[in-house]
Amino acid sequence: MKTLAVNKAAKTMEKNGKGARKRATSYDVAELAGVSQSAVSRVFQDGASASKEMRNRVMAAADKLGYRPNAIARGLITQRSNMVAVVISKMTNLYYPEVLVQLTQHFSERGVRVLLFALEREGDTATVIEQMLQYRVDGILTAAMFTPEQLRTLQNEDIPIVFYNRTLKDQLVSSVLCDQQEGERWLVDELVNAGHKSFGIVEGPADSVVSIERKTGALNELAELGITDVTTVSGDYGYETGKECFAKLIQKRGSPPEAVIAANDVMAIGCIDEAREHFRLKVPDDISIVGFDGVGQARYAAYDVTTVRQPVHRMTESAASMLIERIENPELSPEKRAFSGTLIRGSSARLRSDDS
Amino acid sequence: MKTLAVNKAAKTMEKNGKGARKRATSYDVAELAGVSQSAVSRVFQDGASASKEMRNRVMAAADKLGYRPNAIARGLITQRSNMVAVVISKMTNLYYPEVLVQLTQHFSERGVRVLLFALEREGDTATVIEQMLQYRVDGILTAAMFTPEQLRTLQNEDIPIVFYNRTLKDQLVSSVLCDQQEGERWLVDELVNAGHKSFGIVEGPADSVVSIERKTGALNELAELGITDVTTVSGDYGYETGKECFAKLIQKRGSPPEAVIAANDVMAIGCIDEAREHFRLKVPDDISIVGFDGVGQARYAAYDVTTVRQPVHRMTESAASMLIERIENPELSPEKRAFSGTLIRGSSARLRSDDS
DNA sequence: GGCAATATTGCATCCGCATGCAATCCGGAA
DNA sequence: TTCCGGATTGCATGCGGATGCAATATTGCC
Repeated sequence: MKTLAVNKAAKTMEKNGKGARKRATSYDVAELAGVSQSAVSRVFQDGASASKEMRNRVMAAADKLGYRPNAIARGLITQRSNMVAVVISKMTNLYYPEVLVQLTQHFSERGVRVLLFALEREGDTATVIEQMLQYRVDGILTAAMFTPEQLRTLQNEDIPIVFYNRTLKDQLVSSVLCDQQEGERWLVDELVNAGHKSFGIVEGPADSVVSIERKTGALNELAELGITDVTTVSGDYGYETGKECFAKLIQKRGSPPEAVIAANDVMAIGCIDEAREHFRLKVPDDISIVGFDGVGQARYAAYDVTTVRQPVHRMTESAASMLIERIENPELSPEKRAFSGTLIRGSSARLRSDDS
Repeated sequence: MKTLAVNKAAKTMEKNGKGARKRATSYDVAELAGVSQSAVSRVFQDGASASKEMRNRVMAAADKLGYRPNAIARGLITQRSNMVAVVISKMTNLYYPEVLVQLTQHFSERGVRVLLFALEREGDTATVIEQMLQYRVDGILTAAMFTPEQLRTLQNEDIPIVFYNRTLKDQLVSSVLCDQQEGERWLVDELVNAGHKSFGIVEGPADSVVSIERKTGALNELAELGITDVTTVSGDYGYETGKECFAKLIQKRGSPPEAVIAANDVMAIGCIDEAREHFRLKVPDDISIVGFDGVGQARYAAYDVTTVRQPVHRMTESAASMLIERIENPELSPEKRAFSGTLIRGSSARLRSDDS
């Protein structure tokens, strides 16, 4: 059987005469070290038993050959790819990039690789699901919505999923989210306390769950406070539409509202610019404008947007943990973790008079 | 042998009594369809020969079982993972997220999956390389620099690499880049033509090749035009350091320069804010400030940064193609593709008087 | 020093699919 | 109807590593 190993390796060698040498396999290392392939395999595993002597011999041989365990082959036999799919959609908040990098780092620290899927729009999930399934990802972290049927498919395959900033009401799924409604309530309270009575709402793309949440949050609170003068227009989260929306708002109601609630900071910035540029309005003297997210740009001195900052770091950390836990223990039941944002009082909105 | 297949499948079944059914394999499909596993394999391949009748039977069985070819197993046998590694570093331009999404989409369209690696700093490449190698990616697209030794390792393994916005002088590597130096020359020309004689340069992180390129580009052109009053400070591409750098600049030279050249738009914005806020300088009346990249924020009305826009779409498209071509044909020699940016004349810099 | 308990090591086999080769099938030409 | 060439199909095997089991080497303990 030693002979067998030798033959195997020899055959491998001759097949690649001068051209690109094949990458070394555990058999090659085993042969060079004069041990069995299993031994090599064990040396490169965590909890496996191998004597010091063995470890040294194998490692020496491995170094000499530039051997690296083949994660693909390992995945095939262990039924664990150690990869998770991360799904984001393109026309989403400018703020997701940050999320993406942090997520990747969190996963990376725990030995999990990220297979990235970027959707053109939140709806394009079909082919992506097929891909994720074919690559046998161990889990899915998504910032895009899936249809109930897709969800069922994934459940059938026992692939844990964690939703990022989205969730399903009628279904048990794991999700990490920032309490959008709460945040909007804070903003509305702030604005109402400052004495504003007429409102404009700039919502995001129709298929964005987050945008819907924010809108309803704001509308509910406004209704509760007895404010009825509310006009809504919708954009796509981008700067340009922020500007357009502001103009539409004015056109729609004839005059500027006292306050504008934008679905995100970028559109809020668009509104501010449009208000200043085309309508000669002073922010916040003539009009208050608030956003959501707490992205970097919201802090630019020219805008200093009043907003609610999402605790991105804690959220990504939590999402990664949650997914990994469910990969390691599939029995865990779904869980929703909602994080509160932080109200950032910038200078784009009038402050409430009573500073209670 | 029909019997054999039956046994195999039967064994599989019994192993998973009630618990999670195992995912269907090509054997399961073969059995249900009453054909051989090879047949199933062929039906799910592109150029393979299979009769219409066969195709139908197999597909019917596959549908019934929810079968999906296992890309991991396929990768093992074909020696092609159909995955590429994309490496980005965190503290890099805010502008990369856009790049990332576009790259992913380009790859996706061509049937290639993206394994994402996010570095804390551009230097943290060591472990990442190990990972990429273990996962047997077919190619690497990197927006971070590798050491010559790492490069050698990758070359030994015959993994094609394409560098994004970085390259090596003394070595043949494929890269896609925006001509940073050219862009800076344009900006400098613009500023000098407008009559500016004293300059401040805000460079990026020391380990950013792009930043170095931009700085040298600017310095060279300034020298060529006989401008010697140049002060340099360095930041990290972020807004905050943009502000700090501007202050440092003034402190260093006692008075504001007539023009500031920032290594990217975000820092340019920081400079503008600091100039306005703390030094009561009017932009561009008292001072001209230019950036680089042409990110979204540069177009915000409050800044309207004069800058050079990188043709991101063409660059990502080109990078993806270049890598895929080299995966399909490893003999292709390295190639550098340099794209020209587009000068965007915003209002953050004085215009040249002669409008030639 | 002798023996049981424990730690190492090797063997054989499997993970799920692709593919060269041989066997079989089919249609058309003679 | 018979024969031939191309199209289909099945068989056997391999990709690179993990792992249960059995054989062997070590160790500790009395």
